[in-house]
Amino acid sequence: MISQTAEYALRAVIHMAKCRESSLSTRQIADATEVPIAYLSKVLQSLTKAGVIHSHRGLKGGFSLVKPPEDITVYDVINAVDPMKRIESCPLKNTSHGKNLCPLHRRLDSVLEATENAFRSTTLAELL
Amino acid sequence: MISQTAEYALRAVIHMAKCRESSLSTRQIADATEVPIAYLSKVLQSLTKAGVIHSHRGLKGGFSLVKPPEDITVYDVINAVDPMKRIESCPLKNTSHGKNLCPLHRRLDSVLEATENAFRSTTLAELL
DNA sequence: ATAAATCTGGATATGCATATCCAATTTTAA
DNA sequence: TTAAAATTGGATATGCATATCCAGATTTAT
Repeated sequence: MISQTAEYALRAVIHMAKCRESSLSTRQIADATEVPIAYLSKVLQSLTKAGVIHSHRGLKGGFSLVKPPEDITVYDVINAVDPMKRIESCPLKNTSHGKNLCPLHRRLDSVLEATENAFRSTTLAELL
Repeated sequence: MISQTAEYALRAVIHMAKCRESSLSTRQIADATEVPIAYLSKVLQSLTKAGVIHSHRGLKGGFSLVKPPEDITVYDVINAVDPMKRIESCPLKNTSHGKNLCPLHRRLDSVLEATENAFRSTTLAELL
């Protein structure tokens, strides 16, 4: 349902939420979350660019959450590394309904919508 | 959310549901659903093995649904080609909760469950 | 019987998500 | 000022989902 990358990102930010006080290095997060350190490094870069976490370079550097866990949703994290794609238009060309969704894709998109809503309404604080 | 393969399988069986009377060749289905014919061939083989459709070899052969569209669910079709995997146990080794799910994976699995229920309760007949 | 149409199954190719590696840069502490 | 610790970003490798190709087997119509 969610990509491996999104799973890793969620594990990382949840661990950071548990250690709110200090800035954590890539290695510390990798050890705690069992994510391959080199790959985690890329994931943390994505989260940084998306503004979910802060990075601090140099000795004693590391990463920390930008906002308190109550204000960060699962949706925010997933979107930072692997954005959900809703079905905007029917993928078939030769169709009678034009760009409107056919029954199949209407149904699939409504499931996507429900999933998106579930992610939007879950904060990191609820996952500690 | 669902794989490309599952999407192709759904397009195929829905088209077959629309042409219930006759047996359709791979080419006919490929043309109607805009699925690459060689790949569709593999998808139809999976659906056959799973007992969702019948295959008829030889001249005038092709594929047809085993059951009426009212009795085939989206879940049946997806499961035939790309089974949904619920989260049975926490993917982390070093965890305090043992094989029980942590809050994150409990939440993710409940979303999976909701998705599974949506697919189980939708029949092909509703998608025509 | 024969030819044509069609499925079957194995081998192979392609593309993207996942994963690794390393040199360069930045920052802190002594 | 120097050394150590850490992020950054580019290059590269790996694995799996997706996609293609083709020779063989099966069935129908004539």
